[in-house]
Amino acid sequence: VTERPYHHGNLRNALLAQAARTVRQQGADELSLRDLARQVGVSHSAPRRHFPDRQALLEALAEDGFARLGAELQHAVETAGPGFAARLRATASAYVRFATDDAALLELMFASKHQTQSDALHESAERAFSVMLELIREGQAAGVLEQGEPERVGTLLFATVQGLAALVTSGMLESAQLDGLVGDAVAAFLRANATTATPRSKA
Amino acid sequence: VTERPYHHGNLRNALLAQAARTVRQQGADELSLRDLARQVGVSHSAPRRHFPDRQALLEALAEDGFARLGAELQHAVETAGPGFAARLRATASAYVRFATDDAALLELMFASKHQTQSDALHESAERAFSVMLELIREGQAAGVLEQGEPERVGTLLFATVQGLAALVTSGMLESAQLDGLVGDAVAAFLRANATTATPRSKA
DNA sequence: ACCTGAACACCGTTCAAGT
DNA sequence: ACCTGAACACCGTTCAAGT
Repeated sequence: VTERPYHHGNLRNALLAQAARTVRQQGADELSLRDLARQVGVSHSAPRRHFPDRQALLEALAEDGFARLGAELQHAVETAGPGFAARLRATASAYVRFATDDAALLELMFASKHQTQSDALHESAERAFSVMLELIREGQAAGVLEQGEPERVGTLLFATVQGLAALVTSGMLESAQLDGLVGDAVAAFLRANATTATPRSKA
Repeated sequence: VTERPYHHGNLRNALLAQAARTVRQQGADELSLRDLARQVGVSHSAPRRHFPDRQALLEALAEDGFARLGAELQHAVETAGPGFAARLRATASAYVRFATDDAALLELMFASKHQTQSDALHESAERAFSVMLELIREGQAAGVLEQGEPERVGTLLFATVQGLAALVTSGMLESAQLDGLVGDAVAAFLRANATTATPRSKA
């Protein structure tokens, strides 16, 4: 909490924090390294020590994003009410909330530019998605979902949730409708992937 | 087919064609107006007559994209086999094909940057989506889909299809799996939104 | 180890001027 | 009506040099 927070050890963190703010508010396209350095009070070539180029900074942002996404999904699972459907709904809602609150960051996280994908980025993505895969396994163990690779079983629900977020981001859907649609999607998913046919069509 | 195709009337079209190529191959971020002018053989300020700024060019590309998307969806509906399910599957498949073949263009089309959204862009988008809305209405008229606003009834299927395309684009899904998943999504959609319960679970 | 400042090759945008 | 060329204010990246 000193007068000059950077110039010493936490320039990297200061850059990431400011960059995250800019990306959220203006999008990744608007992120200028020189501007960033200026805002943080450092010369335009100082960031280079921490991020060899622009792409490296973006990948670090994406990595942080996956870490935060994973934590939020985990928190949603843990605080959800009892019952598999409720847990699945809570997690899906947490996902769309993250996706719509930080649309530009999510875009960055999913950008296929990371061809030279650093292992760190890949691993942080895996960790985030593992929360959802674990939940699918839980549903299978509880006998509510059909058997099979969790990745495959969960694909359609994940796609739907991702698509709903995209529709909100692009302005085609009101975010007020989101929770209802997520609930519908989860319900349809549970019906479509049930192991045992339990057609209580009136409940 | 003369020696110098532009410098006269079709500079606008030449720019759009070359820009579409670049966007498809390298993404919209890599599109440079100066480079474009160079490739088309014109001074760097010539494009300004046709597109006041970079954003205007991108919007024109998006508009063309919607026109092409609409045409492809329409073609899919018209050449699909008989039966509502088949028509819906064909249209959804055409959509994901477009979305994955031209991912960067689709991103441009959906970009929320068009805040100052030109009416032309908005209208071309409406026209493209009207093909799908019309198909939903057809299903309602045939008694296969529940009543209600087509926009609302079709939302979840549209989100799923959009999400599937996003997963392929981001490398999380093999495009070989797409057709099967689209079929699953359409089947689940028809089951979830049927008017009359026809649970022939073995057919 | 970490940061600075000049330099290079690019941008998008503007504008007077050419035909 | 359509295009050119110089100019301006920005970029990302590089590199010798400072502490």
